Amino acid sequence: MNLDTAAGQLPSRRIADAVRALITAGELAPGDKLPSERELARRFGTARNTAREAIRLLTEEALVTARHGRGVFVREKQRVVRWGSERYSRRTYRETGLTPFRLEMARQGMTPRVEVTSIEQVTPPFDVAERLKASPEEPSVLRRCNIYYADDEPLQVVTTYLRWADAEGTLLLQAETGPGGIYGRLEERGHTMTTGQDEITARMASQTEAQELDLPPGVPVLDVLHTSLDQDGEPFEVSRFVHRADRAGLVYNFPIEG
Amino acid sequence: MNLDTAAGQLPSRRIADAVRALITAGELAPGDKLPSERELARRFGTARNTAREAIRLLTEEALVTARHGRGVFVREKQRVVRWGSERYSRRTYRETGLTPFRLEMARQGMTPRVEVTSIEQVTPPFDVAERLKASPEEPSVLRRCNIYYADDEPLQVVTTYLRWADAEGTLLLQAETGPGGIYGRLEERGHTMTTGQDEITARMASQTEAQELDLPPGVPVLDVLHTSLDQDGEPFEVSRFVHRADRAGLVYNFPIEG
DNA sequence: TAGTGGTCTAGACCACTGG
DNA sequence: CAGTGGTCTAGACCACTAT
Repeated sequence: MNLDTAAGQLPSRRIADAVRALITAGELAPGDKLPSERELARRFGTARNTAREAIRLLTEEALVTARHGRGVFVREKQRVVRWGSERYSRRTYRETGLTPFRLEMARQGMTPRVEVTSIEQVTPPFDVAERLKASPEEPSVLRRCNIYYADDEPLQVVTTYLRWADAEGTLLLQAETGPGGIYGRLEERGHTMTTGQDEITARMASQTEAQELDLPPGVPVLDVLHTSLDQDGEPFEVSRFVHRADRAGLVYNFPIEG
Repeated sequence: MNLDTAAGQLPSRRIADAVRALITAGELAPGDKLPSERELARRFGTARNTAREAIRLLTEEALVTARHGRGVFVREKQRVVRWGSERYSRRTYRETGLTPFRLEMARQGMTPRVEVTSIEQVTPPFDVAERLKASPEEPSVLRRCNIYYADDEPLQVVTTYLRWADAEGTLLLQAETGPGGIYGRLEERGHTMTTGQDEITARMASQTEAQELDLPPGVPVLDVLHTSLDQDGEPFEVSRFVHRADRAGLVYNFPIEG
């Protein structure tokens, strides 16, 4: 391995540039182990902290990932799961008997698992209350928290909010919501999903989210705030999907208004 | 200012926790200056590097931002510009005479500016070639690179790809593309945008992008790969929008397939 | 047990900003 | 000019992983 092609000005940049060049040239392949921090420092004639700063720069670029006690490794390319408006499709369920998440997992040859982490009556956060037309000052909604796993690795954290009036005394208070899932029960209460709105942002994960998603440093999350409207144009369900951005993509198809 | 409520185990975490608590409690408001690294180190009885590590943790959480020679400041909440499928609407242009970008800027009371950084005949990258049905092995497309500014701050970097056959000998090779812009010229070549597809991911910015967008550390980008299909369902334009995620959001409305 | 990354110390010099 | 963040040195001890 040749590390002598370093450019840059600062020692830490020079080291980062050299290692990055090896990665982009393919001499260090995904999964390969980098020289240790102490070894890099020796080769470049710097203090260990300087080599460490170089590794930090590469980590921030999501090129490498450190494993305590083992070493620093070139990141593996992750399979990306693509989500879009069709994830709300009822037809999908009727035709396959699979929920959209399980269907996507089946497509990708991955094993799905859903963990229900809490089901509670709560006071909704302001943005949710606004969209759901619920009171932000009293426990007016049911909140269901889930974590979705693919091959036992967490992919997304989903928080669903329903008006308490719709949820009270139904299977929506249970982990197992019955055939057709949440939307099945909501149809029984007179809400058929007719249109949806997704509001999308990206950001770095909160501490809690980073923990729940087992997120490596330098990976942002895609935050999708979904609102379901029924046949009367009334909002009846709001969900927040927080995806690992390195394993999730979103796809929307739409007609162009003339 | 009271910094004694620190919890945590590690000194760097304790400092970060204390400062974060002040920010979330509102005692340090957006725009406020934090104590200097040396001052934090003195108060907590640590080395300066340890206080610096605490600041790094907060920077990674996008809570604070450092300005060389001035200090570390609590991040200002940024106004968020929301984009969605309506940004491609021709009706918008007919009714207001404004392109979608200028219209959104007018709504927000901001001053728009568009910089054309290059217009070249190039060999398209693989993902673009695939979507545009163009050859990835010869200079089969025109590439137009733009940077969009709001109040002279860069908001998004946009790269548009058109088939060379559609662009050759037209105003599309010029910076000023004439009335109705790019889509106006493409209509004259027989392509009316009928449906669109947006493929969305989030990631940390490349070095070039971070520079072009003047992006503070810890802010990811929203990457939108847009494909325009004409009246025959043929793709005729592909654009990549790279947005600062702290100042951009996306909104999609869609009917639910029964 | 040896080697790795994670954190810390106590200095140092530089580049940038403001008065 | 003094004060700030940006970078670096040359050590140290700890926690984790593999053998």
